[in-house]
Amino acid sequence: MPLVEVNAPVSKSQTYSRKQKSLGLLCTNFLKLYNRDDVHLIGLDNAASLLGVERRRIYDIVNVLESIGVLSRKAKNQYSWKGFKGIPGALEELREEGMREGFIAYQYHAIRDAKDSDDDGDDYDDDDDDDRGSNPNSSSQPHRPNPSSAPKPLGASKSDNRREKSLGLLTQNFVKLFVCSNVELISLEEAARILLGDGHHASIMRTKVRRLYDIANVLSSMHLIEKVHHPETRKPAFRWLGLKFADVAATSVDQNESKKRVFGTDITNTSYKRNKVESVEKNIYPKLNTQMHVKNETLENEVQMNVLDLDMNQSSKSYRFGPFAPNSMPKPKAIVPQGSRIRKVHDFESLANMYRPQYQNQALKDLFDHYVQAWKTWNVEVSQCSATVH
DNA sequence: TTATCCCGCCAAGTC
DNA sequence: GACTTGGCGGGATAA
Repeated sequence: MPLVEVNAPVSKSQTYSRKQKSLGLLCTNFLKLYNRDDVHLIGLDNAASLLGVERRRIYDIVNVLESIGVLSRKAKNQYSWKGFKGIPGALEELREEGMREGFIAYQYHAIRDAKDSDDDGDDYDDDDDDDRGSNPNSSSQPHRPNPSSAPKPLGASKSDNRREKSLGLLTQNFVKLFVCSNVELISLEEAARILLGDGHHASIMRTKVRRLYDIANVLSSMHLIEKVHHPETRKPAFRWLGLKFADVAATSVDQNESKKRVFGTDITNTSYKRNKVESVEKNIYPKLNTQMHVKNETLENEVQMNVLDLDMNQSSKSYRFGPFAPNSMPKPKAIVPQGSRIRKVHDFESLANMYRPQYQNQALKDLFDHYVQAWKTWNVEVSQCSATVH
């Protein structure tokens, strides 16, 4: 059951928009939130609530990020942040691993074979697929890389099977396709075919491509890859950018959202259910929506700083919210001059009062008050802690 | 029509 | 047993 039930009917003009909820944008905002020198630990619950999404979506992000060295799992619900500096090492490892596994030798054959092959994918049933996918030696593709990076222990079974299908491992194998070769462009369909091998049931392929879309969204938002169209076929494909633009992507805020959608970098992530509920944000903050996108970043940044940054020295990479605001956060409006970190708890209260929404739903009123109270408490604690430190 | 991918069910894994 | 993790595919939206 969702935390917030919005019972207000959705007007026809306020239809569900998938543009506002992409995984790529969620990743962008995740990075904006945590890509800071003073962030060391990340709690999944905290991330989900700050970003206004279900925890399930956070798993998608962290699995991909973990697989390329941006963070690593510490404990239940806890990840340690390594940042973009973790990527080069991870890529190098993947490259070496890919070399050992014969990705280079494989990819030329695979791509050529994939082009030559017809599309009948009904040679195997689903169960066969699973086993085949876990063991390259049993595949009809002699050079197909082992989907499991680690050597498979004897007696490997269900858990290994699950691991082999994990988003993280798929990410690593997808990346290997680029870093272990000089392949220029690759479509997701090709990638799926290479990683799975030919002769799979269409539904298996479709599922794999879906996951690759998820991965591509995240990698695109980090500017590790970019979506292009194949010059000949005009089919969508992906080009490897590597770390050329990744750092920029991590710190920049796109203030000029393109009207045309850019793969993996869409707008927001805040509504709960398609068709049923318009963005909760819009319901809660009907008048603020259009004006707070950029202006509010600074103050939201400040609010975040109270929590994330006990060091009063301004960080050069200070966190800034993206063009969306989490459901769980009040959305102040005033602009604070850069460098000003003075206003804290008392300001928060006045802002909360200023922007207290006119809910139709009593539950939402209560929820808003609950969050305001929680934030106040949190800020008081952080302020006290900060005072103690200094 | 095809490409894209959100969403949440539910099974496996962990505590 | 409760909670966490995450594979999976239906089906809706975007191009």
